[in-house]
This record gives sequence, structure tokens and C-alpha cells, in this order.
Amino acid sequence: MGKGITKRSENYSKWYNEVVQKADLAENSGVRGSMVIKPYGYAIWEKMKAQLDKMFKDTGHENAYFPLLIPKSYFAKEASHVDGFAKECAVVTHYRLKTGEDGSIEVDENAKLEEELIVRPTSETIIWSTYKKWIQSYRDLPILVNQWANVVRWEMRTRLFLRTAEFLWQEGHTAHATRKEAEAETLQMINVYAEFAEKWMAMPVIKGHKTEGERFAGALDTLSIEALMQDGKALQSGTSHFLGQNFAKAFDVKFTDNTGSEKFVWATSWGVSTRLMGALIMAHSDDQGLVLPPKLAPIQVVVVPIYKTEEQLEDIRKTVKIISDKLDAQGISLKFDDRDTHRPGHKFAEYELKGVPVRLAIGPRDLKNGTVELARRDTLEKKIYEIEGIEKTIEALLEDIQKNIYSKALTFRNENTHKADTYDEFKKLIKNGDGFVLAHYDGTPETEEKINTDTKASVRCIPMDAEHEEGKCMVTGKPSTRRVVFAKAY
RNA sequence: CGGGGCGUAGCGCAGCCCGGUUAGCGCAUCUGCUUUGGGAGCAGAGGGUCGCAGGUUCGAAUCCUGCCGCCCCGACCA
Repeated sequence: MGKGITKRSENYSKWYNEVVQKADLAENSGVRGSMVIKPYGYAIWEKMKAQLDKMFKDTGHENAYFPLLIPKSYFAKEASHVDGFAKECAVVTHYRLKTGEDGSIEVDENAKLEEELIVRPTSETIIWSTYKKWIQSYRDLPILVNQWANVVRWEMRTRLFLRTAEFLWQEGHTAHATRKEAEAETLQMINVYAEFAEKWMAMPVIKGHKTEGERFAGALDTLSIEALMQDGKALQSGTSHFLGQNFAKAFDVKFTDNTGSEKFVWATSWGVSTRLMGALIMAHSDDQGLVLPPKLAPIQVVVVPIYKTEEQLEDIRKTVKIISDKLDAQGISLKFDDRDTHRPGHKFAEYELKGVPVRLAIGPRDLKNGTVELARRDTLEKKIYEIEGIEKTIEALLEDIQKNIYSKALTFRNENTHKADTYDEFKKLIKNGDGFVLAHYDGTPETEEKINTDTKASVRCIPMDAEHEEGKCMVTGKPSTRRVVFAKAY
């Protein structure tokens, strides 16, 4: 492993790539924009998954699985949905290979498919084709299903975790008898995402509505959570869509209500992806590497022994065993790194790169004094503590780190959120330090388009909790009743 | 998909313009000794279809063509 990483302030994207690679999270696969998620990175994703899955089940959802390959004809049914995804679909056209005359492997032209299959870019179409079979009566509703899956979108430009050709995600797809119920579901799930982002990822987010132009292909309303990264750019971290009756009509999904009349069902879909890994990295990490919130860290405490002789290591081992049993009982994960192939300094640097929240160093000096040295990853502070009661100290420290990185991120966001009342002011703010800019605009796609062309900033969302405020569109001067959030986005 | 850059050992690079001994360097790796409270030191060793496929040539890492992949800037996007 090389020494150090590029400074965040010097070259943000280089810094980001180095954090991802040196923290052992993922690497480029060498195959068209797709990545390999390495065990350590996947362990973090699994922790995120487990928590999200629990939250979905707590809100009444069940998991299911639908096919990867979708017949092309399914796509043709919802027009705006096709428009949104057609340009980035991978298509299966053949089902067999053969050995050519020169011994090379080639596609067997005799094995051409009658109807091409699309590798799912999202699963609305296959799921709604299935729901048609599942739903006849109001008694069949609601359907509250989630799927953990991989999807493929043939993106032009990819970036580890933030945008890869293939990515892992979950997609919830629900069917309801009433509009009201579907809207409540849409809202409920964006709240679940926001809670996850803030309490587990320690990442403050703004919940809000997408504008018409940024809306999901086929949705009537899209809610999103928007987070601010340390380079001042916004990252859309999760979305929840109210699909109205669009998919029900496209796939002819009707039910008979309790008065005997036939109606189309109401739908929602919602998802978060491995992009959350990118958000997690960019929200907290520093020039020493990854910084993980304790609640999502696969290793919460790493123990680095310092010793010269085997006897010393044995003594350390005994003390560590006592500590680790206690932590285990408290549900805190600990790794004792007793490799004798690396020296302590090397290990210190390595676990800092990997974002392990707490490091415990213990050597002969400590054994003599009945102490250990604890170092916290978020502040890089080191302190000597009594071994007596260390499990309580560590527990409190982990809680404090979780809180501290959240408040650090919140402070950063507050310092980088500004109000603009004129277009000149707006342009200056966007140009300077980026960040969120709160401004009035008239709500038309034309104005949004103009702002985007002029400044590269877009409306991230119309905040759900925006206060009513009379104002004028900074571009056209037309009346506006609340400020929306603008930013440059990933 | 448009513009630019790159692909040589696990990683980072030099060599290419101007073709010609055995293709170099740093880090990493392996062995030995000494070390161990912030990425160890010294000595030695191993490791290459020069991205892939064609072409030009007596001879190609070097010149030409095509393809693949990666990075940056646009357009697109979770």
C-alpha cells in the first residue's frame, strides 16, 4: 500500500477515487463502467442493507424477486417511461455462442431471439405485468413489495459507486386502492430514507419534491432526499415516486372495489442504491481516508498490540480477551490485529484509511499502568484511559463519534447554504463555493432550463418543509411563494 | 455520444518524436539479518505476450489502421 493520499482540497475526484481504492472498498473491473465491490466495501453495504431491510419490514413490506431480463414489448407500454430509459438499456439479442473457424468465440447468428430481452434498468414493467395477475379485488390490496437486485444502465460516464453501469439497489413497488393511500406510502418511504441517512449514515438530508424536469420517468410526483457533499455538490441519495395510475393503466391493472365498480390501482415505487456508499464516503472522509459512522462500520474497534517479545504478546492477548468479551456482550464489533507481518505504525495508517471509528493500542507500558490508548477516527485524537471500565468508555465514544460526524456534516451544510434574492447574487454564489442556494423561481421548466444552462446548477428539490414566503422569481420576476434548493449536482 | 489525454511487472512511471544489444526506474513482493508506542533499515532475489488484432519493415514498445479499456471536460443519469 502506498503512502498517503491526494489532498481533498487539491483534486476532489482523485481524492475520492483514492479513498475508495485505498480503503479497500471497490475497484474498477475493467469491463465497461462496472466495478468490483471488495469484501470490506461489501461489508458496509451489507450493514446498510440490513438496517434498510429492517425499516422496510417495520413499515409492513415484504421482499420478492423478479426477473433480470424483460421482454422488449413490456417496455413499449408506458410511453414516458420508455423515453426515460430507452437510451441506456443493454439488450440481449442472441442466446448462443459458437466456435468460429479460426477457433475464436463468436455470436451464433442462427441463435437470434424472436423478441429481444432488455436487461432491467428498473423493474416497473415486469413487476406491473405480474401485479396484473395478482390483483382482482380490493381484498388483494395493498401490495407492499420490495426487491433487492442489480440493474444495468448504460451510462456514458461512470464513477465508482456514484454512477456505474451495473449497480445494486432495492426497489419498492406498491399497489394501493386509493390515491390517498399511495401518496401516504410515497411520503412514508421518503421519511424512512431520511431517517436512515441521518441516524445511520450521519448525513443530513433535505426532503423535497422534484420539479417536472427532474421527475422519474412515468411518475406524477417524485420525492427525494438531497445531501451536500464536501466539494459543495449535491447528491440525490434516495427517491420515492408517486406513480398515480400511469402503470396500472399501461399494464391494465384493475380491481373491483367494495361497491362493485372496477378501478385502476394506484402505485408507488422507491429506491436507494450503492450510490449511498458514494454519499457516505464523500460526506465524511478526510485526507487520512475513509471516516465511517460507528453504526455502519463493519469493524467498530480495532486493537493494535505493541510488543517486542512473544511473552508480551501473550500478556496483551489475555487482557484483550477480557475487553473483547465485554464489548461482544454490548454488541460492539472488535478486531484484534495481531499480525506480526506489519508494524504498529503501518496498522495505524491502514485502519485510518479504512475508517475504523476507534483504535485501541496496547503495549507493555499500558500493561504496567493498567491503561490503553484510544484514538478516535473522526478527530484523530488520542487519549490514555484506565482499562477498568474501558467497555463503557468505548461505548460512549462510539456514540459520541456518531453524533459528532453528523453535526460536523450539518455544520458544513449550514455554512454552505445561502439565500440569493437576485440572479446576479445567485450566479456569484453558485460560482464561488457551490453549496445549496435557496432562491425564488417561477416554477416553470423554461426558467429552470435557463438557470441550468447559465450556471450548471439545477433545482435539487422543493423542500417539503419550506416556509411560505412571498417572493419574486430571480429570473423572470414572476411571483413565487417559497424558496427552492438549487445546487450543482452529481 | 462529441472534445482532450492515457494504456510498458501488483501499483506509479521513464523509454516512443528520430525503429536496431539482454526494455529500465521507484514503490510493493520474496529470502536473510536487525527492528516493532505513527506507513522500518540493510543486503540479495524473483517478476514483462510493452492493452488486443492486423499492417509496414531485414528488424516494432517505438511508425500506420482498427478494436477494447481507463481518466478529464461536455451531453445523459440513481
